[in-house]
Amino acid sequence: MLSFSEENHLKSIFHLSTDIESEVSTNSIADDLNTKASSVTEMLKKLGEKNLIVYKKYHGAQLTEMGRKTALNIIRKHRLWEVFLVDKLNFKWDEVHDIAEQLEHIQSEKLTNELDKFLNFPTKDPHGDPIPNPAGFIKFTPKLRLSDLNIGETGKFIGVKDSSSTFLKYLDKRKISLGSNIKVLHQEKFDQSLHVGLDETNLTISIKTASNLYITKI
Amino acid sequence: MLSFSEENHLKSIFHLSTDIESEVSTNSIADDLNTKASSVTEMLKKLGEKNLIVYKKYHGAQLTEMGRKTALNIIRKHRLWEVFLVDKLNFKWDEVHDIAEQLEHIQSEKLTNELDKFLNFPTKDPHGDPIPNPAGFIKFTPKLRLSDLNIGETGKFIGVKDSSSTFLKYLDKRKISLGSNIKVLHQEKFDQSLHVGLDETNLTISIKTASNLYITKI
DNA sequence: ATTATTTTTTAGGCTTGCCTAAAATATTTT
DNA sequence: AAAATATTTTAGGCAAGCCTAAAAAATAAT
Repeated sequence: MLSFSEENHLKSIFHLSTDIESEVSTNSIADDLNTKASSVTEMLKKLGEKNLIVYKKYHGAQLTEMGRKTALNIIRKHRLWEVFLVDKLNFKWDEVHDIAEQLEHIQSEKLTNELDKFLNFPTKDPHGDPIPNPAGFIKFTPKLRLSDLNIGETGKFIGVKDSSSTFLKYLDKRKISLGSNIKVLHQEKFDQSLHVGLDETNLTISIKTASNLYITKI
Repeated sequence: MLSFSEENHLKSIFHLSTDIESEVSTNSIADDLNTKASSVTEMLKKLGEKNLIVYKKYHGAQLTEMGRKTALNIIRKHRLWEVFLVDKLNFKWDEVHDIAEQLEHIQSEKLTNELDKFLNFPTKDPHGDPIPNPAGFIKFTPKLRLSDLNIGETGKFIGVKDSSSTFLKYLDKRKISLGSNIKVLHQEKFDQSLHVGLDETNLTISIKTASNLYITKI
């Protein structure tokens, strides 16, 4: 059984891995978890001994198959709880992260699987992120952003890159919600901001906003 | 914000207090929490400094109003989660305790209250124990046991004293479930065992079993 | 009312997970 | 390729929460 801290380190390494081969640096983990590099080093040693990561001094960490499965199980729980909070308990998508950070550490396979069933086997969390299955399989969709579209193209909004509560609340205010179709009408030369069509209305969004919206071409 | 251990000690003191005045001994807490007396002493000092208990060396602990409210909030969460597990996720009443021990520490007032609403404001947990309201008010029912009844009297089964999984499974096997009416037909002189009527059938139960069944006279 | 027993506290130690500061290694710059 | 910079590790410390063993206090027995 792993401690909360061990679980959090594994999760962090998973999130910071761009691909299965990539080595995650000590500092990046420390940043992500708001701790110091020296604390991370200690933990990497321990996770290495437990065969959850491959740790080579001065060269960062890499999840083993077992570490990856463990991380994905925690992420599975995190995302299922988020769905629960939004679908069943009237939470908004910007309110669920911190509570799910706590709930993801609850240990009970039966609980996780019953929750999954109760929620009708959801495939995405409220931010559009995929939910791993019990075996630790996760379906990634290619990460195209709204800012990658050319003028005239339309994208379906399927996820956020930045899932901070601030950004999510801003999207609510602009009525940009998951599933919306967004057409790029024009790009401003001056600041690269985009004029887009959303439902019946037009609006202007900054390039920064656009690059935080994941879409699929339509 | 309290640690899990602090919360567990408060809960233990609450459960071990027979009345509001009673002082709970160091050893009884240690037994209850499967720790050692010396560990409890340390914790009592700390909880005393935080004004959650009144702690007098060599004379045990007593919850303050604030400590009592805190304990009841944890118990509220524990019992609400138990209801959730049984009512929504198909758990049996003997399977929920350990998971609720984990869930009771999740910090989010909104979560607790939304869960309460989602469950339709239950007043009892799956073992018949009352659920405190958000203000920390709890409704106790007088603790009469089946073994307190005289021959010929009938009681409605409303709760268990021993809520171990072993005992709960045994009750399932004998088809003794919350809400059943049980009539005491005869008591065996030899071993005090009771012959009782339950629904259409008669059965024999030991005095030990009978003394672990809470009832109300009917 | 002493003595014996039980209970509780104190003293000192251990592990986990964090920290800072200094040393070691890796990377980048010139 | 040496020097400068950045990153990572090591060394040593600290708090929380547990432990054992010894000392102190309370309770029970004679």
